[in-house]
Amino acid sequence: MDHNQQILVPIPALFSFQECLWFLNRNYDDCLHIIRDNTIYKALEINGELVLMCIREEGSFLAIDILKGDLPTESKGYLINYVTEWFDMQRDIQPFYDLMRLDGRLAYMTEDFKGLRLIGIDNLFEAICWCIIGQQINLSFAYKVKRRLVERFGSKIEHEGEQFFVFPAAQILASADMDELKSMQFSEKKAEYVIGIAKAFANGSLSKNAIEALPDFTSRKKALTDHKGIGVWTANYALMKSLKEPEGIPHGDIGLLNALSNHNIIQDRSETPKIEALFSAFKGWESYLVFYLWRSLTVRDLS
DNA sequence: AACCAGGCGCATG
DNA sequence: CATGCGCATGGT
Repeated sequence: MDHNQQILVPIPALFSFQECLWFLNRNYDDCLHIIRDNTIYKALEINGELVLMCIREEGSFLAIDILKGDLPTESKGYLINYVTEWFDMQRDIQPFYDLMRLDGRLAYMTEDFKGLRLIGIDNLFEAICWCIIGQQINLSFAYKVKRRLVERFGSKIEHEGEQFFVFPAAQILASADMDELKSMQFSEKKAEYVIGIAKAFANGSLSKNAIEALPDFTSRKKALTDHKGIGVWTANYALMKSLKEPEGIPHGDIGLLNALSNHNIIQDRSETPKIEALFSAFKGWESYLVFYLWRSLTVRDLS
């Protein structure tokens, strides 16, 4: 019996697999997926089992294949949901496009980045760790540090001579050694933060379910920033990427400020009223606007 | 060598 | 609550 038959997910309007691929593959070395020949390869842990999947575009569908590991039929729905969430495929982004067209400085993005979706990070623990790693350092260095962490503590699945990693479980990082993290070029504080957050997830005092169950954005943000190492920027980023909160704006983000400056929306980073005015015009689509502005920071390679 | 990079916590007013 | 400052660590 074939447990691993291909899964097809219909592609919605205003969705471009190429744009999403481009984002995932930009000019950084992310250790949690590999992209080759317009196909994404990613390892997942489903019910304790490691699975390697690949995703490519086939006509009007995304086609998901399991290359290694067994996907029980009852987990098929989980996988479809995972991919749908990852690429934010269930959302109708037409209203966001209508708003962008109203702003002469941003309207070009509806064509240049057409179909780009807010790429998520399903695992909240992973999203927060990634933020902590990335705090106040440049992105290429951040990706290096993340790779060291994942290759040391994450589980892996091998396929045709390649290794595919899954982000380490909180239970594992909760007992990680400070000095070992520091040897991976975590700063003292960051090592402390990551282990602290890992302990919170491991003992259940912090979880995605618990955060999701909170009544509103403000209380979800508060529940996150109560933890050491999670500031305003990290909380908003995590809510934006993991919970797909529309209101998640990583205030103070250097990339966001640079993009706003590139679009002549602000002159310097202190002009918060202008920033607030822009985002209030994008009510309900704030995180999408941030994502598109980030997208504008990297020029596409035309070769 | 100085300044920057997808900040945070803590002490002040 | 807003502002200011020290901190930490590699890249350019």
